Amino acid sequence: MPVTIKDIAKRAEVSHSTVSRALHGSSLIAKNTVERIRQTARELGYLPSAAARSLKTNRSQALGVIVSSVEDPFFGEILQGIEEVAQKNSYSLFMAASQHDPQREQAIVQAMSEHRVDGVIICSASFKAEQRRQFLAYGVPIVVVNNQAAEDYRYSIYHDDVDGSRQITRHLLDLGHRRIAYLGNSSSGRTTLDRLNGFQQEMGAAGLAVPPEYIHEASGGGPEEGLAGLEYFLALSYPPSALVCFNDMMAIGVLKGLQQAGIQVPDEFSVTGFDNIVFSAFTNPPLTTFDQPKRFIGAEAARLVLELLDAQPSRDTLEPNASSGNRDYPAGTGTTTQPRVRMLKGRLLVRETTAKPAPSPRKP
Amino acid sequence: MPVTIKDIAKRAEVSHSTVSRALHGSSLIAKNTVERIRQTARELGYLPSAAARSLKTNRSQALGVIVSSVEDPFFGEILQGIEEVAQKNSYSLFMAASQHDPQREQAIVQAMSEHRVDGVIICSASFKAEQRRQFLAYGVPIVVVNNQAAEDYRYSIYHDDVDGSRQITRHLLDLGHRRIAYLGNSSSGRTTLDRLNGFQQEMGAAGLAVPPEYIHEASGGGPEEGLAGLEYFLALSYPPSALVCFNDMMAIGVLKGLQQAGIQVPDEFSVTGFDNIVFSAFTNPPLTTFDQPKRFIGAEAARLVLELLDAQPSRDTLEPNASSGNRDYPAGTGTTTQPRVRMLKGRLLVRETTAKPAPSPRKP
DNA sequence: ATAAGTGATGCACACGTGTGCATTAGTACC
DNA sequence: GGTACTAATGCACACGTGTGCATCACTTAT
Repeated sequence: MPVTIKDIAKRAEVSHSTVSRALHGSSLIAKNTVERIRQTARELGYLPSAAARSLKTNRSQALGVIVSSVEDPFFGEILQGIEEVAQKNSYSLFMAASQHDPQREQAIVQAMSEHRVDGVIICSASFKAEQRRQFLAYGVPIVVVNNQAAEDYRYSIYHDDVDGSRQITRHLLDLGHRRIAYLGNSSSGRTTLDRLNGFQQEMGAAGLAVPPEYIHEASGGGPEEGLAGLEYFLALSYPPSALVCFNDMMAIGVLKGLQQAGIQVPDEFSVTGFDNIVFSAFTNPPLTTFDQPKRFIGAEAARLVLELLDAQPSRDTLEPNASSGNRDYPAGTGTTTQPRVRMLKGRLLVRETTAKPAPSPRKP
Repeated sequence: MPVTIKDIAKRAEVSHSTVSRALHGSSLIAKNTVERIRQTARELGYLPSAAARSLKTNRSQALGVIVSSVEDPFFGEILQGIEEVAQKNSYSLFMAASQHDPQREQAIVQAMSEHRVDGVIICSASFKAEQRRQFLAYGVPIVVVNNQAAEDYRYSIYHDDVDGSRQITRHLLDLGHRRIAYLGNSSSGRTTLDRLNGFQQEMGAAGLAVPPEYIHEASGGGPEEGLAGLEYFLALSYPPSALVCFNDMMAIGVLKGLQQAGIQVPDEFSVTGFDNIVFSAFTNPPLTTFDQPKRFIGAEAARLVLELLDAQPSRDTLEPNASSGNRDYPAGTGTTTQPRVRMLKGRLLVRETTAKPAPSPRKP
């Protein structure tokens, strides 16, 4: 049975209120009393009960992090950033993986609501409006990261995928490529649209038309889908000379496929990834990709939630009928009402899977 | 301000105790009263407060997971297994990364203790005895995964690294290799020793002496260290024909180094990894490795903690002076006292980085 | 010497939930 | 019709912490 402030109070021969105040450094308590109490607290190995404090203060000192899959190394790095900031501000993290399963999502939202997390960071692309509302009903601030429906949320951090994709495409154009294709991941919603968008914008700016068969959306974002996607493109009667992949994982699958097909990279075929996951530097050859500042994105997301918490004085000052309107927060919270969206830019990382196109394509 | 059982009580015109019992399905309450109360609870969108319940029951319905680095894809997969089991049993997860930093470790232990997690799973190889004692003082069950000092803990799940390493080595021996070296990661403690051990056992069983310079321990487990390690071995006057790497990440670095050096894999040089992380199937060539059932390991760890929780009736039945002796749990907890160590076996995964040695080595 | 202040501490209640015990109403038995 | 029992519900306290208010001792000014 853990030590409580009452135990300390008994030992130090004061009331438990005095102990509570002393441990918080209240100026009401005499200096030496404070020191004496702190000393006995140390001796007894006292650790406050988060539950009790949370009950009283309506603050759990915990954030929820919802991710679609823990296995994905991409989320791992974002998590790292979140974790760092949270830990520095002495917040703990509740972590859960939705696995794209609505039922799990529901369970997660419920569990986190019961634990009264002070805020939530959602890194899952497919997060339903339904669950979101449940959080909002509790007045829990939500920050989304790279969400497909970022504009539905008031607070979000995301990466400028359009810009990144444009840079990637421009790089290929600069090398001299003209027949460039895009391999997407339809299950990632908005993200793939942004990247496709950037691709098309840049192709358009270069005065090049993209034939519809040069745009292919796979149903997932793993190496397998990359491999399958490559096969699709190679089977075309007029295959591309360069392929812009939705992400690094798919690009890795593509590289594997090219190797199996005996096609030299980058001399005969150029490939680009996106995200710059750790392994992209160690593919063979090393992958040209776009470096998303993942850790920074995570950190920024965490900072934003914490900022919202500071602004929002306490949960119980909100009026109970918060379900009015479609706004994320009930009116009356004052200055914090304006939405905040932060868009971060990454940088192009030219490695060795891109080069000028082969001098003699099969067709002129 | 969230809905409480008192709100429900008022609406349903009963006392809050009745509500509490009804929601728990107590047989004391009349069937139709239960239904009526459940209905109003649903209407009001009631969610119990984990804090309040935790305060009363001494159960937080949360587990702590301490990992050394979130970025490491290896831990990602273990986490997945843990998460699955936890979610299925409606436990939430507190997650934190120690980053091999003792100070952070201390902060994590404290935070988790304050939140009164019901149990802890430690996936960090380097976890100090100091912090462990703090958990034990609170009677928090600990399960360690692949820890360097597994025998210090009563409950642990680990993978049979010795066996795995033997299988890997035997595979190389069967292919005809004689000059086989081992590249370790000294910062992983026990794990690298086990793997080295298996390597040496199998070499010994084959009647082969391993020259001391064929054993090299790097100071980390990433691709960079792999690359550096390879350089060390290649600089030897009598380099090996095959290299057993501590893990896949290092092997990937080694592959890169070999490619840079223009050495053909597997024709001129064989390489093996360990762990079977997702990317090992997509290296060029695909990596021969040892498949650790990571997800299963995580799941087993979670199951073990939960089992311990079932056995351990409640925290407050323990006598307060739990600091007697060096045992993990004070005597008197009855049947749960015997330690539980579960060792899981993986399987060899032969891919394409291993082949019979080149017919004409530089020296006969 | 009394009033007015100030500094330090304790009392008592609250947060939301769970539970032993008392209370009430209804039923069956003699 | 009184007793003994069961079924259903309420009362009141507890968990550990935080805090407004009252209390007390002691100093200072009048």
